[in-house]
Amino acid sequence: MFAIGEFARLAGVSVKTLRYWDEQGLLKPARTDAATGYRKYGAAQLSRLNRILVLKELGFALSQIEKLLEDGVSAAEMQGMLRLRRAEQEDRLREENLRLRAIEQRISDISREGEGLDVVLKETAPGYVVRVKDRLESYEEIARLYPLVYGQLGMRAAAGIPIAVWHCGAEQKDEIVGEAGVVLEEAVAVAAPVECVALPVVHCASLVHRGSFEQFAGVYNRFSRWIEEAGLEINGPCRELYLKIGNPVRGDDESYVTEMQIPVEKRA
Amino acid sequence: MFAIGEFARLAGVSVKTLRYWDEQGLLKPARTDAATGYRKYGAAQLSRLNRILVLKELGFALSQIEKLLEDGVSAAEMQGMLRLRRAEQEDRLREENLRLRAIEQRISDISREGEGLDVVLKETAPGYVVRVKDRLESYEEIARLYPLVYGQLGMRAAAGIPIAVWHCGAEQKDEIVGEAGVVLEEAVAVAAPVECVALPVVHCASLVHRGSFEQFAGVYNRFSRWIEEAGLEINGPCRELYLKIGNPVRGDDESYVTEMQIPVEKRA
DNA sequence: TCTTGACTCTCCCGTGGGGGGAGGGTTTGA
DNA sequence: TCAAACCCTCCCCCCACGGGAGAGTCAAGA
Repeated sequence: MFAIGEFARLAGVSVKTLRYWDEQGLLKPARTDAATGYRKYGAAQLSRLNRILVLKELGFALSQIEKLLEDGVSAAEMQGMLRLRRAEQEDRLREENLRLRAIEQRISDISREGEGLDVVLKETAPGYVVRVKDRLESYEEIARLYPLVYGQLGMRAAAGIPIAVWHCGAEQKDEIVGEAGVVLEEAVAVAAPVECVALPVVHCASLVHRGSFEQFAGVYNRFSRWIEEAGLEINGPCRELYLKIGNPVRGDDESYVTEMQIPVEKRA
Repeated sequence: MFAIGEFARLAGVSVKTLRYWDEQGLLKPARTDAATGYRKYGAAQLSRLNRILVLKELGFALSQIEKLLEDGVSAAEMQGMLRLRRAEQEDRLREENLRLRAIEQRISDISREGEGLDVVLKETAPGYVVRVKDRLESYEEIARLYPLVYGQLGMRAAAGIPIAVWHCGAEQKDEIVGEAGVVLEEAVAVAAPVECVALPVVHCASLVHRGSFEQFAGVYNRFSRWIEEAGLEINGPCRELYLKIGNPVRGDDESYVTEMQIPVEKRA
């Protein structure tokens, strides 16, 4: 019979841990003195303790270990749990690997550019867009389309966020097709050429840019390089959400806030 | 200005998270209504939020992120933090990899043997051993040595754990050199041929065996195979701690409990 | 037999990053 | 004017213990 401290030293675990395992019913002492509460462990319990340690190192939670230690768990069932655990562990390993590569990407990004690009991967929020779509000669020409949208929406436009969607990917090489619109939470009825459609929810890379439109070309440049380096691939039209629009007359360019969303998927 | 719910949807985080970050001082709303407590977020805060998300994905804790977001953190300092973080991440990755391999080892162990071997890696507990060392013709012959130890220790032997140490590794191929002893917490004075020396603390693989000595050969077989497969290498004399000794007359072999310790290191 | 110091007990709080829910106030559109 | 949708704070929960307070217990030496 060993006192808790002896047993802990023998096994290489802390006294606190043994008390916790007792409380959780994972490893009860061989005897507990009813009067003093002192725990006494028997040598034979060391094998159970060691099995617990092994299962912990394999990454099982204490509650799972408790089940695995129950009598009546066959070798086949144990195998099943282990295979499940292996799949989880493989996922974790992949994640940790991605994380490491993300860290390295950011280190090299800072080395090159002086600071990192805050690109976040996420799903776009669901919603409806009231928009006009047209072929354009230049990007600036999109300004021509917004009055049509605002003309039909009137007051209701205030509740939405202005958006531009650019179809300038691989499909349309030489021409610029743009949509000017406003994102709303619910659909509304509008007349041609304005349409109201559900904005597809897509997995995208998102970047928030603060500053005027003149810097967009440079930002897109870095952004697409970032996507390339992250092992991703553009798979849809880019969106620009104009979250805040400054007053150009006063020249407070810094008060422009635009979220750029580029739909992406993992490169095959 | 966005209400908390809107802002959360926009950013793809939960309302709870935004409130928590506010409480932690990580991301304060642009305005908080003093009367109602309602939080209002500005579009410009989305870039800070995204930076937080990026740093979180890189594995930084919120407290570290708070420091990294302070003004006055230069690109060089950020680089330093990232390199530190990379080192941590590499360690984690190694650990997760080891864990995965341990899971796979156990799966194959069960497939082959019907059940896994509960081998635990640990440091041996510190202590002193009162022992006699000698060359033996057979393993059983060690029984001859114990009376010398017990003769000198007398009553004090009851406080210790009987141990055998086997020098049968690569150094001594053809001969068996064994030590019979008792492990005590403190040194005592003894006369030759009995000695009292500190038991070196070593990193070892430990296995608790329940059953009589006749099964030892088989257990050692599996044990050393396990060590081999785990990518380890034996680098010292093996120890056997007799934690509980059954009554051979009654034949209750199952009440023998022996801990086998094999000093190991990573194979180069 | 007494003391002393090592050991042990239970109970409570803290960790990190929020999630879940109760109970109550606020806003907004119809 | 009323209901639905939002928002607030406050409190408990997760996991696997660690730290410490305050009190009781045990074994060896004087």
